[in-house]
Amino acid sequence: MKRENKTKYVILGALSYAPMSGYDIRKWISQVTLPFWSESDGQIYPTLAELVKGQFVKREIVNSLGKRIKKVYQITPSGYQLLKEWLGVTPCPTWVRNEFLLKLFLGKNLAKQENIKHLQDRLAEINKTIEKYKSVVSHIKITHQNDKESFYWLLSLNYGIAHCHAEQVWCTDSLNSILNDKG
Amino acid sequence: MKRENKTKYVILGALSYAPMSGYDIRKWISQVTLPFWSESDGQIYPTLAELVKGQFVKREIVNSLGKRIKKVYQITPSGYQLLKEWLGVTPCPTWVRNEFLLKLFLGKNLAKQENIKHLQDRLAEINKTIEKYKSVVSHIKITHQNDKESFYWLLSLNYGIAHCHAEQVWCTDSLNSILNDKG
DNA sequence: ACGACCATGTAAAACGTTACATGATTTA
DNA sequence: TAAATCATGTAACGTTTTACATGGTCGT
Repeated sequence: MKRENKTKYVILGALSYAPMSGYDIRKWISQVTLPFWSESDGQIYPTLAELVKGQFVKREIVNSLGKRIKKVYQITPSGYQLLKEWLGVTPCPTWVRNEFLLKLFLGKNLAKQENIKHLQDRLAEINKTIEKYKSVVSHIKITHQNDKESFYWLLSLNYGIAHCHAEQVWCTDSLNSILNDKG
Repeated sequence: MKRENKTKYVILGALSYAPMSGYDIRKWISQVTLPFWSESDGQIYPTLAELVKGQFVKREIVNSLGKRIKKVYQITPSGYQLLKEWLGVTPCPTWVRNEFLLKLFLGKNLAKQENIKHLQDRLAEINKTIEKYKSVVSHIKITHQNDKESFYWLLSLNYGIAHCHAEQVWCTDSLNSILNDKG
């Protein structure tokens, strides 16, 4: 399978909700797609330029007030078609690099206390993440009442929450089993 | 935070269990660290060469029979120390690129039937993955009875299984909620 | 004799991150 | 008036993948 840069699809995805500036798209990706995706900043503007060249998005220069330049991008029909085609294709396998789990896997090389600390840190982080997801859910439920967009957003957030809950339980169980382990 | 290539630690981790050839390490990484890590093949041999240069591993040439060259690597005390130091450091945040979730998130752009298909495919894949993990667990329990190494391996596998179960439930719930959704 | 797997490696190209450069506008 | 945020972008560097090159050994 050939590799393919997905940045353009993420950008088109963002623009399928609303016209945005490059800056908006950067923010959108880092905030909204947080539990399952990321793009590096340095790739947004070059990819936008490519998309403009291919006429998948069109650019409008907005001078809101004063000298500040702002470029707002809008998805075109052919951009929308490109997005839809990609969305229909069976997704590539998920890519994970979980350093925490790698370290725990290699735990026999480490003192018990240090493994426990990693697990406790992780548990604390998970708790924070769950709170964050839940607050996003509340926010969406208030601002988007039963519309089609928010339906799929909430599904994705539920995914994140479900995984966090599972990890919470697993962390607790693992801590107990390490503590009960003689050694 | 500076980026750092983790390949050397994964290799040292592999060698902390047993001396291995480059080929063995490749296999080990792709099979054993499957639910939480991956390295690309093209990085193993160059990294091994560096590790030899830094005296973190030592190389022995084994000519088992005939002309076949085989190089077996063994971790040295300083390699072991390097590994332990890294293991003790708080892990970097997990890196995920879940194309499936990204596509579902953007689901309002797609026909209901296509979103359903993605979810069903995913469910089928998850079921297979669970079976695989479970068979690895049984295998470990037979070949490593209560030793310290297998303890942490089993913890990691439990993590994978717990996440899969959570995803199974979430997939089923999501399918139902799409089907019940008028639209 | 064929395919699967063992075994070592390299090179090119694509990808991704970080840091930097520049400056405007808003908010405390 | 300082800090945060809006806003656009590039360059350098490091990482990762893919494809390739080469050949041995084992099972059927």
